[in-house]
Order: sequence, then structure tokens, then C-alpha cells
Amino acid sequence: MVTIHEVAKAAGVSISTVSYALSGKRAISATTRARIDQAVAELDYRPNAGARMLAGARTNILALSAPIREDAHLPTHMRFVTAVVEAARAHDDDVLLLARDDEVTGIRRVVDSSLVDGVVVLGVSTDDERAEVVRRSGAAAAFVGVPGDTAGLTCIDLDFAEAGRASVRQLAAAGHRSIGVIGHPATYVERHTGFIRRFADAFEDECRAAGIATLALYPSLDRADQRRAADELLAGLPDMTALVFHCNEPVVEAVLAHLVSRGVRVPEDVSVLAACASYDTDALEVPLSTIPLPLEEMCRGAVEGAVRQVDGAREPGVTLLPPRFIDRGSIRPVP
Amino acid sequence: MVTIHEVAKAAGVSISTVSYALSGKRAISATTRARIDQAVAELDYRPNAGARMLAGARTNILALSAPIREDAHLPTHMRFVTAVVEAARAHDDDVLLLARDDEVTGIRRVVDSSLVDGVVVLGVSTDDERAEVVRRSGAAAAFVGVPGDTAGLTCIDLDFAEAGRASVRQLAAAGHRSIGVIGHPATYVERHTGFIRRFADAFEDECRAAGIATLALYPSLDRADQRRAADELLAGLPDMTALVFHCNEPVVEAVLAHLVSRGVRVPEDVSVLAACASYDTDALEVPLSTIPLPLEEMCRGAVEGAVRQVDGAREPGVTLLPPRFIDRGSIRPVP
DNA sequence: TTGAAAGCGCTACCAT
DNA sequence: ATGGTAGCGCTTTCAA
Repeated sequence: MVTIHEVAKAAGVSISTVSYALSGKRAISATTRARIDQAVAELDYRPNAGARMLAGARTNILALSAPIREDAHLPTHMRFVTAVVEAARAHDDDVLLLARDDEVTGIRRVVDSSLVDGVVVLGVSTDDERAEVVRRSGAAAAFVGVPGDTAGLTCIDLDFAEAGRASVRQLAAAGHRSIGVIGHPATYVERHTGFIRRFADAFEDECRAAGIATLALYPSLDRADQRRAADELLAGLPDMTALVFHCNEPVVEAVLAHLVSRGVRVPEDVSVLAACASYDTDALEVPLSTIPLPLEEMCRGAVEGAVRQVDGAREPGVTLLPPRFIDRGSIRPVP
Repeated sequence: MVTIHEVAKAAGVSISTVSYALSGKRAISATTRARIDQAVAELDYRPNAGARMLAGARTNILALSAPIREDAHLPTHMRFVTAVVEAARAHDDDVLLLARDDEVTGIRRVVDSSLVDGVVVLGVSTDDERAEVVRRSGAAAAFVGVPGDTAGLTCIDLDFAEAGRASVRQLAAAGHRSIGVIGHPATYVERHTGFIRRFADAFEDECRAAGIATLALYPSLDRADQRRAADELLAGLPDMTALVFHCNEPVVEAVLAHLVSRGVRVPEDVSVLAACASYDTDALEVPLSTIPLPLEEMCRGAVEGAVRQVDGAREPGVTLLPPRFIDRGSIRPVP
């Protein structure tokens, strides 16, 4: 193992000069720097991580708390995880992945042992225990999603309420007066209450204000249940001209396939909007216009929020990202 | 931050005694141990990770190299990642997640800086660069999957060849003489050549030996392409009584749905076997008999292989797990 | 612009 | 059965 001493000797300088040259924390003459760079390259020197952690103030590791719920949509989950890793690497941080058994104790473990500089929290629910854990430990942390009590916490999320209103507006602008909704499974709603309810409430309010008829159903992950919901929509909202999906990709596929089998043409008969979609709506059989879930942006924001705290900032707060609309042609004007 | 010194003072012993009491590396009297345990509990002492890494021989962190390919099946990927984390935690190790940009440099970075004790490698392809990286660095590592040149490496995988043969045997035993196959996308085959080809070759050999007719198709991730493949099977193998899926869940769903729409009943008209399935075949609309991909077992084996090397063992080799058959009733005897 | 040296908190060796 | 202490490799004063 190559140490800083060997680099110093090879470059003919002291170890502190090597350290400063590498950290850039003080001015080094061009010639000295060149000699050090050369020695580093020749010896293929890599500073020892443990030593840096011990001597320095930071570990350059972020913990990622990403517990997997029973009914989680794994692709979305994976996208969040990947996005956090990419964002962290952009800040020269590595990511330590905490899974199920570690919901609360895991965070304490890695924070208390100074294994990580901060924590990024995914899959946040309204009554999330991790909020209290973070508050108590005083750890640098950022939540992707909004817990019930956000006091003292840094959170980032899509503005789901605004996304709900924007969904109605997009369809209303095209003349739609009767909109069906397929939402996340009811079990989801109960637990993650946060974002789903924010979306649904705002959506309903906007419909009411605009005098638009609407019916929202929350089928389970069972395919038959999903087809049943599609039929119910057709029956309960006979003059439905638009459909909003606020659910995961497989449900969208199943419901659309069923509608097609029932003779409903998309988008000729029914316009469709994929709201807060975490998947690529362009890869579906019928590309769907969408208000995407900006998960890269959310994860990037969370990582930056956490890193900022590591760097000493103390400015907690909730950041709500504005929804954006992407037209893929699945919304047609009502004749 | 609570240090070992404070614990020692509170317990009225030396720091070395505290260290030994916690590591269990030497005998401690019951009374002393009790005093130390109490002090640890009262002070909520957590050993500093950096200090342990520096002073000790290990970091208790494993790197997980899990690059995401363009056409990857995210749920499967996530299951592997989760399984590795669970297995690592069972050995008291944490997992550092390396993603796309880190394919090769990431492994070098974390290994050379002694950030991790070892590496678990996922998504291994026949010409995987990471094999050479590991060989050269001499890092403790275990591959989930089998690269082309396994010299000096520790690998673990399902015995795909045996799985191919077992698939034929299961169906042949039920009297089937004409078996269709829907495999992974052709793009997959080209890259991951390893396991897919091993399965396919053994499957064909076994069919040939048993005088069974077979036709294998490798539709892309496009739904229309998958339906076309199903039709091709029906046309190219008119007396087909059995179908083997060696592909991912969404393809299975799409093909099965299309067959149903074509009036083919499963399993009455066509028996179905899900080979090397990484998903829950019991949650499908028609539960499928399966030879599951034992991914938890694979990941557990890999973690154990890596940990064993960290502990000094030098016994590289390829472990092939025997396939198992799980009957869910989707294979019917041919009348 | 550079160097010397004091820790960082722990493990493990050498004593007793 | 327990204690003293020398490092582990680095960062960061303090000095020059």
C-alpha cells in the first residue's frame, strides 16, 4: 500500500506539502506541484479512506435510506436509488445503501459511528419515524418526499398539489368535462398518504371549481381488479372523454390494454394523461402526454441539500418542484 | 462524540479492556464486562468507523458493482441489490453502491483507498472488464455470474445448462413433444451471452436427444414484437403443447395475454414453464410452474465468498447452484 | 512557500 | 484478567 510518506519522499517534499497539494487548501509552487503530481501518478497513490475520515472532518460517504415496502414499484425505486448515486458521485461522495432491516437503527448506526457525512431519505411517509431520528441525531439529512412534521428538516418533492391542478387544466383546456382517474392502490394511499392525497385533493378541488365531472378509482395490484376499475369508470362516467393515470406503469399498461379490448380507442375516444409518471411514457405502445415525476432533479436536490448541511449550512425547509407538462399527443381536443 | 476513553473512564478500566470487551477477542471477567456494557449503554457509545478502519484490518464495507445496462430489467436488478445488502448485513457489513460511471474506475477507487474490504460484482458478462480489474488488484471479490475467463476468480451462478435440461425433462415427463421458447431479447443475448447461451444450448441438446421439436424466439422489449413472436410460435410449431419462458416478467405477461386473446387456454391447451424466473410466478394471473432463479442464494453465496477472502481464504472457483422445480400447476400432462 | 509535529480514535502487541 | 502504549495514514495547526 502506497502512503503519503512514500509520495513525499519520491517528490522530495514533506507529507504536509503533499497533503495540501492534493487538497488544494493552500498555495503550492508550480514546480513542487508538478513533482508531487508525478510522484502520485507513478506510485498510483490513493489516500487511505480510513485515515482521511479519522483525521479530516468528513468521510465523503452519504447514507441512502431506501427501505422497500411490500407493494413497492421496484423500477421506480431503482431509478431513485440510481439517481441518488449519480448525484452523490457528482459531489465526489459515495453512497452507502441501507435497506429494510435498517429503517431506523441503520441510520443511527452509520451516523453515530461517523461512517457517513449525511443521509438521504427515500420513500418518505407522513408519519415517517426517520424524521424524528434525524431531528434527534442532528445529522445532515435530506428527505425526498415530505413527512408530516417537517420542522427542522430539509425536504424536496414534486409539487403534487400543483400537479393535480395542472392535470385538470391541461384537459380542461382541450375541452374535457368528464375525467376519470386511475390512482395508486388503496394500500399505497393509506401509507404514503402524503403525495397521493395532495394530488387527489387538489385535483378534485380544481374539477369542482371548473364544474368538471370526475371519478377516481384506486385498484389494487391485481390485474383483474384493474380491469374492473376500467369498466367501472366506463360505467360510472359514461360521457368520460379523458383519463388521468396517477399510478405505476404496469397498471397503465393493463388498463389501456383492457380499454382497447373494450373497443375504446386512445386517444381518439379517450384522451390520456400520465400524471407524476416515474416511467418513460414514450416507450408505451401509445405514447402518453405526461407531467413527469422529476426524480433525478429531486434526488439531485436532496443530495445537494445534505451536502450543504455537511458544509455547515443550517437552512432547513421544504422545496416543491413545479410540475412540467410534456406533450406526446395523447390529449385530443373534444369536438 | 463519545470515545472509547470516556467509556473506559466511566467503567473504571483501560481503553484496551473496553476494546477487547467489545470485540470479544480476549477473555473478560463477568463483572468487568457488565460495567463496560453498562457504560456503553449509558453513553450510547458507537466506535468511530474511521478509527476502526485505520487501526484495524477491515472496514466492514463491501462494494457492490451493479451497473445498469440500457435495457436492464429494473425489478430484477433491484432484487439483486437488495439481496446483496441483506446478505452483507447478516455478516455485519455495509454496502457501498457503485453505479454506471464507476464500472471499472469505481472498483479501483474504493479498493485502492481501502474504503472497502471486498467487492461483489453483479451483471457479469462474458467479456467483463471487471474480471481483469479484480485479478490485477487482488481485491477480495465475488462474481454473481460467470465471466469468460474465471482464472483466479470466485463466481457463483445458477447452473443454467442444467436448468435448460431440467426444463425439457419436466415437460417431457408430462408427455410434451413440441415445445416453444420465448427467450430474452436478442440484444441481451449478444451481451450477456453467458447464461442465456448456456441455457439455450443445453435446452436444445436435450430436446434433440429426446426427439422433441422446439422453436426458440427472442423478441425485443417492444410489445408488438412480443405478440408477433407468440403468433410465430403458434404458426411455426402448430402442434405446440408447451411453452417455456426464459425472459422477464413483462414479456411473460404480454405473451400470455396475447395467447389468451388468440383463444389459447393456459394451461389447458398449452402448458407453461417459467425458467430461471427472477419474479414471483405465483402473483401472475395464471400462476406458473417454475425453475426459479435463486437470486437470494446467489447473492448470499457471493457475499460469503467475498467475506471468506477478506478473512484470508484463497480458494477461487465457480459455484453452480442446482436448479429446483416448483410446481404451480401450469404443466398438464398431454392426453 | 514549505516543514515539523500533534493529534484523530481505535486495535493489538507487549507487559504484568 | 487487565493495562500501557505504539502505531494505523492522514489533516491541520504552528513555525519558519
